Amino acid sequence: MANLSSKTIERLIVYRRLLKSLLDKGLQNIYSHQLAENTGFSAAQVRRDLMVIGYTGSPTKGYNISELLSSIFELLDPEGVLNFAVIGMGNLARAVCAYLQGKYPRYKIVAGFDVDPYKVGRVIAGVRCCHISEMGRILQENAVRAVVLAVPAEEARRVAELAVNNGVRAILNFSPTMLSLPADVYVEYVDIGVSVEKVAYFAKKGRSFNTGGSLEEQE
Amino acid sequence: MANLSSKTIERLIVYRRLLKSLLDKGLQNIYSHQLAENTGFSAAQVRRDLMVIGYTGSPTKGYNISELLSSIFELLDPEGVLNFAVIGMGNLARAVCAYLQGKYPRYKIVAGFDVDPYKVGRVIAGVRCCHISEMGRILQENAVRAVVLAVPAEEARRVAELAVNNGVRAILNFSPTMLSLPADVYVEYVDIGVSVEKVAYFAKKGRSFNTGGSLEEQE
DNA sequence: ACTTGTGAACCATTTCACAGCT
DNA sequence: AGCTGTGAAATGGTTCACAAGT
Repeated sequence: MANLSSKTIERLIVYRRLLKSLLDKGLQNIYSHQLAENTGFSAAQVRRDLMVIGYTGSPTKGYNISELLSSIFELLDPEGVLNFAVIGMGNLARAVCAYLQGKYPRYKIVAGFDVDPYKVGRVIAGVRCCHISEMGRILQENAVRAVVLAVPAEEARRVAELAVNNGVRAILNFSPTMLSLPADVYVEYVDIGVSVEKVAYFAKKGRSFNTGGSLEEQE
Repeated sequence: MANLSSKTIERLIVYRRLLKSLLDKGLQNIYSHQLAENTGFSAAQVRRDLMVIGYTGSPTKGYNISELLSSIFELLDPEGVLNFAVIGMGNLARAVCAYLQGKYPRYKIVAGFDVDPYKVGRVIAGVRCCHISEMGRILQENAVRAVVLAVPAEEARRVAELAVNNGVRAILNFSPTMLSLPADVYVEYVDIGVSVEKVAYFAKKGRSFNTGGSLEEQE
């Protein structure tokens, strides 16, 4: 109930995904250390997270998977279906479309936008691609509240503002640009260039460390 | 010189990218607060980061861009060219290939791998696609030290181990799976599913916050 | 006057370690 | 005996605030 930190939310999302698949396999209960093994977080971390969401397990059985799932859903999923749009229909965007359409019935992609005349008017990765000049209208008409932004760096700022002015409240930003938007708009930055460089750095360096791995000292 | 935290490294990578583009525009000097404005970090944070890398500016001119760039390069770029491979040639992988080939002459993609017979033997996004059964040999022959892993969750663990057994030291992991690898292998996790869910969460919620934005209270 | 560099304070997050339950 | 729930400690990261330089 206390307001969850961004990190906690991330982990809850991971727990939820895992728990769903365990439930599908017919599992009923799980201990914190098992959740830990499967996610790479520590058992103490898991217990702490579940503590803040207020779900409580039993020392003998651990956590009841379906109850825990409901608790997490209750926290993460305020309401029903959420309308997305995708801005910039490159490879990355198409990957996200495939992703969203495959596994997330709770989310709907109402349109994609691009300027490339070859793309406009076509259906790409299952998404109708419109010209970006129509964006404002379409976002409004469909009450789109979240967008995936995957346009070149130069465009990102302008397009993001346009989106926000038409009702968007959260952005998944793949372009390598910091957005300056009103404080009530959430921006999740995914910067693949930075990730590549980071991996390159650690690949070149001698010794490095697992992030988020099960850090049991080998041996 | 002190060992840099992962967060600091990330920011250095961002500074470097920005400084490069400023240098191209003919800029010579920059103040910490300008770096801050452009990256979304705080000015104090910028100064702290530059402090730990040991580069020192002047109170009148700020930081000399090209000198600062050299300092950052010195820290982030131990040696020359790094060989990458890409495992799983889906949309996401192609996006990364485009990325790497466009802007990163310091990195070379020696091969892509997949099991799809339609892809094997072809050149996809500028990368020769080979069957995954040839992976071990090819990684070794080309001294590949870093891979992009973009395969389905079920395959990820097995394939990652195979890569590591053939000399890979760092992995950019796009599959939604925690990898348990020796502690000297670095894994950077990019989980697009989690990012989407996070954005969805904040889009639905009433009030939320900019991450990494310039947090000057709007007012 | 406006900057940098930085000790110290602050805040966030994680882990420890153990009481209490079954 | 082995788990959960949780204060308390520890760690990690960021910001404050100011001396010192120009």
